[in-house]
Amino acid sequence: MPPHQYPGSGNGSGENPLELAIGIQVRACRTRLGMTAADLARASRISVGMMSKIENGVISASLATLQALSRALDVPLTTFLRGREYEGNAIFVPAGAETAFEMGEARAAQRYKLLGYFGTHASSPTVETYLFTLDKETDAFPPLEHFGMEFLYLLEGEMTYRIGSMRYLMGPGDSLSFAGHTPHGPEQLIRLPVRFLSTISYL
DNA sequence: AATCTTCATCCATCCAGTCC
DNA sequence: GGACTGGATGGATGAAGATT
Repeated sequence: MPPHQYPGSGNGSGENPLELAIGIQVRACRTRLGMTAADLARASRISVGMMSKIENGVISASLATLQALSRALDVPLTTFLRGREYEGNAIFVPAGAETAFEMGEARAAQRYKLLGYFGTHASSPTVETYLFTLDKETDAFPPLEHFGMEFLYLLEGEMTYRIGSMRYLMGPGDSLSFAGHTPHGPEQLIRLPVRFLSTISYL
């Protein structure tokens, strides 16, 4: 298959494009870790034959099976779906080309960048993803509120994050999912710089 | 309306065959 | 010989129709 051509798209087969896409992602993750199909099958507690069919898009693996694979590969379940959606309507943001925002005088040093969005109009996206970089202790900001749901993933640093009356001590790799209408925000920046991804869904 | 039966479909395993 | 593929097969599940 030529580079940049998505598996299952335009290959003439027209069969199980989503299953093929998932299979390609599973295989890519597996080979990246230097595992054989048998290794991954063993780790996921499925048969080697099943592994073969999943990787070749022959079957639609159940969610339980995909979850087992994601755990064995130590990747989020959504990794297997990456790149399949919105093939003809993708938004590519090269490194350094993000849209930077300043959040007002009181938060002058605290910056966040819009990495991408999806929706029928840029003015009313259904999903937005931001990269926050907080490099001063004073960058912690008052709680925010908004519609929809938010997912937060801490990349670097350490902080306490407040959601309503709850406080969460977060380190790299920790994540939070919560309703946007609950007042939330970084409360104390413990180890700088703090960098985290924030995805907001307005659905 | 609730229960039972039948049938189709899906997901998974087994295992023989193929490929490198 | 190890890795992988794909056909055959079985168990689980759900939909649809029949019966009470």
